[in-house]
Amino acid sequence: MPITIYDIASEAGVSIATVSRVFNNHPRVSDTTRARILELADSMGYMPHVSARSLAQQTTNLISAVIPMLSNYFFMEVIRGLQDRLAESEYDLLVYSAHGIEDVDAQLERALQRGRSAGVMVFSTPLLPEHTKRLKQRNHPVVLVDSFHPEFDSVSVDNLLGGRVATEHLIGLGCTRIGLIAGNAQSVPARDRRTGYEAALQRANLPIDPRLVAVSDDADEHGYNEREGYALVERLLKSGGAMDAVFVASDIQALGVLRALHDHNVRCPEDIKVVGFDDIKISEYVGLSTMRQPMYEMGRLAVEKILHRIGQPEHPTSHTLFAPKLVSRDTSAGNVGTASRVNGAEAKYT
Amino acid sequence: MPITIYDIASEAGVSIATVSRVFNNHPRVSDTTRARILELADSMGYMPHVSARSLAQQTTNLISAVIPMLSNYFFMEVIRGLQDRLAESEYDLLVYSAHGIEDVDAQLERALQRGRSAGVMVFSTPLLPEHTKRLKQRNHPVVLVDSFHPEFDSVSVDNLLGGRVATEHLIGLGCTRIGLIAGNAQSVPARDRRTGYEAALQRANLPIDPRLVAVSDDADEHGYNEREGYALVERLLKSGGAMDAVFVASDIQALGVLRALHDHNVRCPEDIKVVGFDDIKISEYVGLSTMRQPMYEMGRLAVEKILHRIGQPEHPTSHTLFAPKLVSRDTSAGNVGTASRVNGAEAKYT
DNA sequence: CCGAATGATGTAAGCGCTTACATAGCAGAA
DNA sequence: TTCTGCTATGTAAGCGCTTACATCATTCGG
Repeated sequence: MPITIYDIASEAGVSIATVSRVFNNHPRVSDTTRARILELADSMGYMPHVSARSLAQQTTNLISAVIPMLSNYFFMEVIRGLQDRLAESEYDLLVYSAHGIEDVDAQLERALQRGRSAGVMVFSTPLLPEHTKRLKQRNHPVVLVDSFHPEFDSVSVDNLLGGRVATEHLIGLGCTRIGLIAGNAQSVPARDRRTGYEAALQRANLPIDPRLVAVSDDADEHGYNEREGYALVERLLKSGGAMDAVFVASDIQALGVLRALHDHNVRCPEDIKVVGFDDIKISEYVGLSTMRQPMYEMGRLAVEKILHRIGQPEHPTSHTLFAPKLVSRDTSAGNVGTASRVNGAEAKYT
Repeated sequence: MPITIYDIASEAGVSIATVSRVFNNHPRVSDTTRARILELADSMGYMPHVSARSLAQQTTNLISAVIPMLSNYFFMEVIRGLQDRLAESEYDLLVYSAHGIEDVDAQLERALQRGRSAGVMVFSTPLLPEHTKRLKQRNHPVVLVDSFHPEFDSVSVDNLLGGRVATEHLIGLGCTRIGLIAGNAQSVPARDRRTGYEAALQRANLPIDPRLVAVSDDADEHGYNEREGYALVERLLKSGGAMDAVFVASDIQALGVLRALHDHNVRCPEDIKVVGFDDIKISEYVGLSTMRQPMYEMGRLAVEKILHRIGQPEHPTSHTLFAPKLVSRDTSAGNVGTASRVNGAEAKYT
């Protein structure tokens, strides 16, 4: 029923090879023939069949993104970057969203079906040795985003630095009893942020008080959700003794923290200052100080790298580490009223 | 290099047909043979080639989603629904994100490449007659989300009702000079919401004052962005005379509105009440009253419908219209202090 | 004990393309 | 004119599967 290359060929009085050449921009086709075939194809409504083409040339123009917790705000921005860069290429995007880390396995398996995608971008997931092996032996192009492995291209953020800068910011404001609300201990970024936090305290000769540290044991979303932020800060408030600031390893948790502080009648910059991590869009609206990750750029770069890898499978691997940037807003304001929130808005809207 | 069905067949001493039957769960294979082949395939690392399979059986297990303005918070929730339902099926998701309405055309074209996807879900895009024709003649399964066309399955929200309920809510609070900030006039949902607004005013015998109505002419994102909200409410404040409330056709614009009010020293529920539309996640955090759309459910249902359509191409089309639900928060509080924001938080976290 | 089911497997023809190789046609060199 | 070397096109062999049909071996009723 649907039109094939044969229909076009016989209608045009040429062989299918010629038709195929036209659609592959092969130079050895006369201009007149090319024009005639193109016109015919158009009027007959011909479209090449993607599977047939993929099979014959042993390629595919699909790229997979394997993403845990897709609905996370962090990924929204990253995906925007992905899409924008992808739109400039010939590739289409396949999205595999996993429910938590275990499910990544199954999704990765789907993404790796033979002939499925030309490359896979894996997000925020530490590669198990078994994954590594499988990816290596299939020799499938891979880029890691927000995670690291020496054998694969990667783009991520310097979480250790971020944790340090955030904490130093609080120290600089005169805080001495700084709490930490961290993501799941399984998560490498979460661990790095914690390490940065501890490093900052040590440099400043401040003690690391375990009563001021709360680590999420929620495996889902790495513990990055409002609920965890709410619960963990409550724990710190109860057990932690006096606390004058808290560094929260993700903005989404920080939102829960802010809410909890409010519910417990703790004033935010005055009694306890808060710095988050990510700079998701909502943060600007609630005046949350945070460490900004260049999410959009990370998305674009991930595509850039995977395309490069597809083109040059044997090229040496490359790792890009972005430095997160402190964005100081209301929740870490030195004095009430000096917050930069309104300024941010002015800058944005004028 | 990669293992094919032939390798398995010769290793197992059977024909490729038998191997193929095993992988297609064909009943006419003896248990012993099946077991042997499965084991062999596993140890040799065989995976069927998706393109070859697609080509041979003339099917594909991909479903496309064509989405304008993907990074919109509204779609995040919808996509979660999509993914969750899709995960229960055999299908993988292809995401085509368009930049504005014109680009939808190009993305739709990609999604419709022959053999590409088994079905297409088109989001928030009015179908042009030309699209309709193309979709019809290709006889490609389609479901419309957040838009309507009699000839295609659809799932959407009753925007007219929503606009009416939101406005009536404000009227019920005693407001009489209620402004409207609408999305782009090209957008059908935006128009419907406006119609609902006008209907409510008429029912209440309130005049429809054109100076209180601001329609976005930003084509991008249907005008649904903070910037537009900010600019449009400023316009109303200047030209509109006294205004005691405003119904904003999307939460994202409403955020801009709130910011503008703040910048202009207009107090929010006291001087001007605000009701948005969507109930994106951020709304709860800023205490924005709004009309909630069941985004997650819409996503799930969209998949449900497309799967159904793929299975039963000739089935009569079905249209589902969800009723949006008023969520009353701070920005439309009758008296300061009675806001439901904290209550919402309690309910959520306890 | 025979013919007909029935079940397990094999044979081979596609699915719609791409592409290496072959060929025909023609211009220019000799 | 004949030969050489292009260019434009055709031929046909895959790409890795699926599946209708054929084949062969059993099994079973009578």
